Amino acid sequence: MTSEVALIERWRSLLASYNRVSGQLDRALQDRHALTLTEFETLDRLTIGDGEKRRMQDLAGDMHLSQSALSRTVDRLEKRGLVRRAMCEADRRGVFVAATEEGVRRHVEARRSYLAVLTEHLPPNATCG
Amino acid sequence: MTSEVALIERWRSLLASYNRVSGQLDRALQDRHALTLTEFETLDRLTIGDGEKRRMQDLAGDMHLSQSALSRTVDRLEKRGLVRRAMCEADRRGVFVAATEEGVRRHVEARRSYLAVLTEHLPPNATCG
DNA sequence: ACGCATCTTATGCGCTCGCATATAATCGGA
DNA sequence: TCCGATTATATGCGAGCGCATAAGATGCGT
Repeated sequence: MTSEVALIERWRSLLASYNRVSGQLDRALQDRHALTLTEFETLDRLTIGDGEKRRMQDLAGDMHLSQSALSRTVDRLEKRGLVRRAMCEADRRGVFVAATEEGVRRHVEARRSYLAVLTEHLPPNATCG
Repeated sequence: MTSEVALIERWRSLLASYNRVSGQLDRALQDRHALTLTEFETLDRLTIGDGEKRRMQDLAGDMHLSQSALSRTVDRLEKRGLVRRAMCEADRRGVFVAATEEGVRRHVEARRSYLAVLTEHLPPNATCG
């Protein structure tokens, strides 16, 4: 089947794009800012609004990450003082997470590298829905 | 910048496609065939021609996998009898890898699931170079 | 022939991940 | 009010990954 071959080629192409871009992002963020891509993305979610705190559950929703992995990512960020956990008084099962000032600073810096890598390595025709 | 937003959206879109498809592939292959996506892809490389043996280095080349990860993937496949390592006589640093008959059988079965998942979950407009 | 740089694969190590489960809080029905 | 089902987060555990390095083989210059 020609369609099968084409299907596989599209998948391989998607894989190649993903690996190239995520690899470059990971390396750049790690080398220049000591941040994992996952850590950066988490920080990114916490600085969209201004200092908006969000619940873990809420965060996990739009990140491609398991609940446990997110919990540990927040652990790591918290240990380095980039993020702060706070009780959620309305529902004491929940936990709020917010970026600290240092966290916001680090995010702003890292975002420059992030955008630079995307500009350089994200193929212009990558319209994948 | 509008272009920055568009850039990030394309990246997010690529990420979403990758995660959806690779997740579905992984689950299907694992549940129905007890194979990791990486293991399937390795097996796939070894059954393109007919029973063609290939060198580790050669394999690593077109897979998005570190040399050590490939070595261990071959370990796992070999332990289950799906793959066989053989000395490379011409250059005794090298190692040949070839799929066994059982490996070929398992690959043929798994490939059906693989194609089914791609057909169902790979977005038709995913032309990522 | 010898020694040293190079090349190929294997292995030690630490990291992040997901799954399963534990812990804690909430909610709803009897 | 009390108890079981449900929800939110944390944690034990094992798996796969990449980096650095070890171990083995080659090959070139002298």
